[in-house]
Amino acid sequence: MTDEAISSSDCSRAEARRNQILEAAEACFREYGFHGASISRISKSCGMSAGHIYHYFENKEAIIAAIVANDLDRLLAMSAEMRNADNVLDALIDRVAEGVVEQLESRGAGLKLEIAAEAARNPTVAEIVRGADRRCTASLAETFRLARLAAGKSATPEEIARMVEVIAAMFDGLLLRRVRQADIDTRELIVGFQSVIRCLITS
Amino acid sequence: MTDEAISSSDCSRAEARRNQILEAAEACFREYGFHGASISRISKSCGMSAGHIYHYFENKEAIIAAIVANDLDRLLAMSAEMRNADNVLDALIDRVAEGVVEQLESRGAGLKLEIAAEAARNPTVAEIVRGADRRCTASLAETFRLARLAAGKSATPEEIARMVEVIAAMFDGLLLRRVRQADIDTRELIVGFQSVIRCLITS
DNA sequence: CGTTCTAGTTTGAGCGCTCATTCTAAGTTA
DNA sequence: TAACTTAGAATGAGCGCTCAAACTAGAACG
Repeated sequence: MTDEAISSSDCSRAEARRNQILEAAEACFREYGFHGASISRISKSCGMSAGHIYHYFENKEAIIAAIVANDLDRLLAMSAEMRNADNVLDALIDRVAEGVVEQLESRGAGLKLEIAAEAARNPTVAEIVRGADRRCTASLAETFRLARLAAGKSATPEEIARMVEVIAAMFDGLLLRRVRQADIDTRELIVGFQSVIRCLITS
Repeated sequence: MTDEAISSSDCSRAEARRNQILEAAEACFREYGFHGASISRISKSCGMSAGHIYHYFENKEAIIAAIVANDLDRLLAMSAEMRNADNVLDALIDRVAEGVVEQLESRGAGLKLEIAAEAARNPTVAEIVRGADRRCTASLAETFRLARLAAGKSATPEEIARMVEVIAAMFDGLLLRRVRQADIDTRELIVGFQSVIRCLITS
């Protein structure tokens, strides 16, 4: 219930400090998990005292929530730009490669997994995650609808929803594959993903 | 370095106690996460004193390792039986439904996610997880090889490996979909999964 | 039969430590 | 001076884990 508006005089400085904390916290959470990363560890990592962090965040959960929200905003931004393309199907197939690489890239992937695990038991985090997913899948659905129409196929809401769910599962699954299989052949995986998507849209 | 052989007289009693601890720990880990679940909480949950747990497990990590190994053994058992069927392709498509339901079922799913997140930063857990995955995907690969041959298609190791990775990603992804989307239409998802698998095998 | 001995089982207090969080007080800036 | 910023010690709670003592039940003995 502490107000978020920290300062009247110098807002940018406070904003910078907040980001500094978030960046350090993100690194710690990735390395130790949400519960394994302590405030003192975070404070050391961002070069300020433990108590000082509480000037910018009400508690540890607020830091977690901020990071989750940040991370999902990035995801949303990426998914949003996909719709604005000339040839939707080609653009879609092209973006698959980027998408696969992005999901397998270690920096973000570990954190996303951590967030999901936390969401499975923390209602606050679950709500944030679900909100982002709703917007993300809606965007994906519209892209698929356009792709189906461009391919001269039917595009009932049921068909689209089904496709979205399958594709979403595939991409989300990459986060786990990264952990479960040490040496993934990214290029082969991209080929596989592309053929599945092509098959879904043109059949 | 404490020896695992606890008793000479009554081994089954010790085994029962171990399982009692594991069951309680599993529930706690699911609810609070590996780091959020304390020994004292686990001890309360299985109705014995905190200290007593250390007669059966060297430390908390050993409990985690045991649960991870248990859980993955169950997974392996399920995947192993899939190969022994008359019509491989039909059997495969049929099992998809079971597989999807199994992955979405809440009891096991939360724990698997927790395990994956832990594996992302705990090398001991990662090694267990990867070992299980290797055996699991090998089994899946053989099933796919037979299915492709039955369908009169080529089955080069590369093709098979690619299919396995895509399918594995899809199923692993369900663990995340469960969290990210509150109300999944399981039946629609099964239809979608089946059509993708059919498409992969017969093209 | 009852008693003592013995060895495994179980307890719970408590160790040293770290946790999230609060608070005081000093430093900085304007 | 007055307001803001920062540090870091202090707090009480809870952590993983240890250990000495209490309990239990069956074997050995008289």
